[in-house]
Amino acid sequence: MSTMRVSQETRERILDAARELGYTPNPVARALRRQRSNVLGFVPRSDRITPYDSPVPFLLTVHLAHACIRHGYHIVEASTESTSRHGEDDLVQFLLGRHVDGVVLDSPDSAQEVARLIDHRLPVVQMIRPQHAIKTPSVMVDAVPGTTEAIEHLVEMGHRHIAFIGTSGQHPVDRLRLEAFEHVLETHGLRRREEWVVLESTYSAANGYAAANRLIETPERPTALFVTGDNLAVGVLQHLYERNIRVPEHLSVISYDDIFAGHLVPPLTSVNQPLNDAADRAIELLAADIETPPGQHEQPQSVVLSTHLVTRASVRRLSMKEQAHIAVAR
Amino acid sequence: MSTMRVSQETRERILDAARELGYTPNPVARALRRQRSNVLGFVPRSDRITPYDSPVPFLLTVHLAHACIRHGYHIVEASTESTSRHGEDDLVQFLLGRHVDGVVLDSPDSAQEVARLIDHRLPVVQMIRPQHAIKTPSVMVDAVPGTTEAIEHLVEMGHRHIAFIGTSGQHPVDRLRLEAFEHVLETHGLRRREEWVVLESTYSAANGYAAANRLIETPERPTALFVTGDNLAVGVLQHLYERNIRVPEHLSVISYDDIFAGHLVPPLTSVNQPLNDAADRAIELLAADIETPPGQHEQPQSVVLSTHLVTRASVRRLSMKEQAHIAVAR
DNA sequence: TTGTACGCGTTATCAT
DNA sequence: ATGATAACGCGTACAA
Repeated sequence: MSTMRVSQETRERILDAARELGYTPNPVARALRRQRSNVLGFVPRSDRITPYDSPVPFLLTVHLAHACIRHGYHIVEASTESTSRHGEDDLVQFLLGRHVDGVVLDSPDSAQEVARLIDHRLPVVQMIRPQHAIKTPSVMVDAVPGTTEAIEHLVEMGHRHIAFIGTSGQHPVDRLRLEAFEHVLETHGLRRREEWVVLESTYSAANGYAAANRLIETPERPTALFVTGDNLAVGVLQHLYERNIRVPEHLSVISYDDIFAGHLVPPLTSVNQPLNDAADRAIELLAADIETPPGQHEQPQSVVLSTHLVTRASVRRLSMKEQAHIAVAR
Repeated sequence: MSTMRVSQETRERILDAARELGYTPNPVARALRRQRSNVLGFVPRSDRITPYDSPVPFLLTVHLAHACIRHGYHIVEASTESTSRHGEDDLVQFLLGRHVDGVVLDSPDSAQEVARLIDHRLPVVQMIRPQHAIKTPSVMVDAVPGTTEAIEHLVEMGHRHIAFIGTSGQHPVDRLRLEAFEHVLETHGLRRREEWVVLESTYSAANGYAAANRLIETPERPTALFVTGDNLAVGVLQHLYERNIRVPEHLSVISYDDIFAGHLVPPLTSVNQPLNDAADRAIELLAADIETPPGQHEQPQSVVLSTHLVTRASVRRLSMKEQAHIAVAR
C-alpha cells in the first residue's frame, strides 16, 4: 500500500460516509481475488473428542478456533467423522476440497499423514506430539519444568513416598514427565519404587480409577500422588472417595493439565499447560508460512512453551514427626 | 439444474478424471456468485465464557460450531471482545462487516439487540432465553419434565426434606425450574420451607459454595438437594467435602445440566439438557430461513426440547426407619 | 440439447 | 500520482 497521507478529519468523513451508505468490503470477493480461502484445516488427535474425557485435545480445539478468529481465519475440523467416505487419503481430499490455506495437526498418528499434506504444497503446523521425521513448524509444551516444580513442591512439603500415575505413550513427550519425576527423586536421594509407578494405556477417568486402586493395594502406601492428567485425576479422586481416603488429609495429590483441576473436589494443585498460547503460536506460525511467497522458506521454527504449577488445596505439609516416622518405617 | 441423465459408468469416469486432474470446485467463487458468505454470526450470552465456569454457554458454542460444519457454514463469534471499539451497535457493524448470512443469539440481553439485527434484514434465531417480544424462530429447553422427574426420583427414594439451590434470574426459563420443584412438592403433600430454597445471583461455583453453607446452617437439615446447575454443584460438593458431609451417605444431591456431573466426586445424578440437539435445530432453522426467498416467510417456528434424568451415584434410598424418624421429627 | 459469454466485488497491473 | 481495466472461478441466462 502506498503512503496515503490523509488528514484525520478526511479519514473520519470517509468512514462516516461509508457507514451511512452501508458499504462494507466483501470478504468473499477479496478472498476470490487473492486466491485465498481464509480457511484453515484442523486435524484433531483422535475422533471422539469430548470436553471431559479428552480435555486437552478438546480445549486445544477451542483455543485454536479463537486464535483463528483473531487472525482473520475460519477453521474446519477434518475429523474422520466428516471425511469417512473412502480410503485413507480421504482426509487430504477433504481438505483440498475445502481449499484450505493451511493445516494444523494435533499429534499426528504417522509421518505419512503429514507428508501427504506437504506433497500437496499445503503449509502445515504440528502441535503437541509432532512427527519429528517431517520437518515442519511445530509447537510443543515442555513438560519438564512444571513436573519438576510439582515434585519439588511435594518434597518441600515433607513427602518422600511419592507415586506416579501416567500412561505408556510412545511419544517422547509422554516419557518426559516420568523422566522428570525420576530425576527429581534422584536429586533428593529418594528411591524409585516399581510398585509406585503405574502406567495405564490411555488418559481416562476409568484408568485413573484402576490405577488408584492398584496403588492403594500396595503393602506400603505412598503419602503423595502425581497424576499426569486431569481426567486420570478424576478417576483417582472418585476411587479415593469410595474408600473414604481424604485428600489431602490422608493422601496428597497433584495433577497435570490444570484444565478442570480447580473444579474438582477438593480443588487440585496442578501443572498448568498454556494451551491458549500454544494455539496462538501455532496459528501465527501457520499464517506466516502462508504469507511467505513461494520464493524461499526459512528453516521451520519449533516453538517450545513452558508450564507452571498452580497451588490449591490438595497437598498437605507433613509434620516433622510424620516425616521421621516414615523415615524409620523405610 | 436440468435432469442430467448420465450413465453410472460415465459418472465414475468423470469423477475419476476430476480427481486425477486435481480439480475441486472452489467454494469461494461459488460463494461470491451466490451472494452468500456461508458464514453465520454467533452472539454469546456473555463475554467471559470459560468451559468450567459457564458450562452451558460454552458447550452450546461448541455444539453450534459442529452443527455449522455439518450444514456447510462457518461461524464467527461476535463477543464484545471482538467488537469492542465503538458504541453499542458495534455488534451489528461487526456482523455486517463480516457479511454473515444469519445470526444465532444465545439469550439476548434486550429486545433492542434482536430488533437491530432484523432491521438490517439479517435472519435471526434466538436460543435458550429468547426475547419473546420479538418474533423470531427460537430453540428452547423445557425445564419442567426433567426437574419433575428429578424431584419425583428423590421422593421415590424416600426423601421428604428436599432443598432447592437456584438463581434469581428474571427470565421465565429460570423460574420454571423452581415452579416445577414446588409443584412436585405440592403433589406429594410436602411443605415448601422458605429456608430450604436458596436463590443466588448467578450460576457459579462460588455461589454454590455459599448456598450450601447457608443450607447446612439451617436448624433442620434437608436430606436431599436439588441444584439447578453443574457449576453450582461444584461449589456445593466442595463445601460438603470440607465439612466432611458425605454424598450420598449423609446428603443426596441431584444437579441440573449434566455437563460434567458424571465427572464430579461422587458422580452426580443429573438432569440432562440436549444442547447438541438444540444447536442442531437452531442451525436448521436458520439455514431454512436463509434459503427462503424474500417472497414470504412463514410464521417463525419455536422449537422446545425436553430434558431427561441421568441416574448416577449421588442419591441414597432412605430406609423405612429413617423415613419414619423424619416424619416424627417434623 | 449443448455451448458460450457475462457478472458477482475485489485488487493488481498497466497505461496515462 | 491517478484512473481505467482485466481476471479470480463459478453459475446462469441466452443463443445456437
